[in-house]
Amino acid sequence: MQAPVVHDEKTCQVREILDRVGDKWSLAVVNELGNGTLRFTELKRAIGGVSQRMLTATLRNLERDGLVLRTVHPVIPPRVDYELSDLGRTFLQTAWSLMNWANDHAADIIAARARYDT
Amino acid sequence: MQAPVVHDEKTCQVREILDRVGDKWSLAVVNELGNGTLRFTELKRAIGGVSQRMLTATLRNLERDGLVLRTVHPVIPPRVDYELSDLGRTFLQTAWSLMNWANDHAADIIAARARYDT
DNA sequence: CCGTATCCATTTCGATACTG
DNA sequence: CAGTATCGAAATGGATACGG
Repeated sequence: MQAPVVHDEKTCQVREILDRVGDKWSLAVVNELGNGTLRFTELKRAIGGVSQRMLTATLRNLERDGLVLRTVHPVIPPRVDYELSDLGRTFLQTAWSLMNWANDHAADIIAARARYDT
Repeated sequence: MQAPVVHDEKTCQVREILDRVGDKWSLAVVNELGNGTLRFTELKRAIGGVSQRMLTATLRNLERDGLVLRTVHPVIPPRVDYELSDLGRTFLQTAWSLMNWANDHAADIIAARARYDT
């Protein structure tokens, strides 16, 4: 007799991954790094509206998940480069199609909300 | 002279949309409804691991955003059907490619995390 | 059956101050 | 420059109870 499996293990993993890499700032970071290597401050400015705290946390997670490579140059002042890993680049196409979808249908969605709120 | 625009309006909208439709339960719902119409309880069972509260909230948001159609049948006991709208179906391909990516690279990511945590 | 309402613990996140 | 540390407000989400 087996203890009941409440929900599929793999499915749960996939959901957790989607929640991480699919979040607002992760997508923004991957998008920016899709154009090439950037430093912390360049990323922050390029994305816009992200706090230092959130950008740091997002980059740490992406690095931990193997999507982003972090290179520290031992100079003063410090210089840290961020770039997509091979794994990160496999995500680019998907990320872009997601962002394109949102961009293409933003007006529809805003309109749908206005209708619903009436 | 113009007040400085902190961050692009449209970009911000797109991010907000991505955060909504790209979240864990929204993707799960869209995925399930991709196979056809389902009732509330069927959805809940099909997804697994989602609380009634979260499923309700997720469905409301998707309905409000115009991705999901909700049909109430005035019978006792109540019967409510959920299905994708045309807009919702335009999202299916993207959602699936996202889920496939996560599924295909889950092992890589888990491995990367294990390496990082050492 | 399909919700809503309430409570409560946990998490999230911006702001701020500080460091090598 | 590129962070870390800390604080407090706000949002999130599970559990539970209740209603049409």
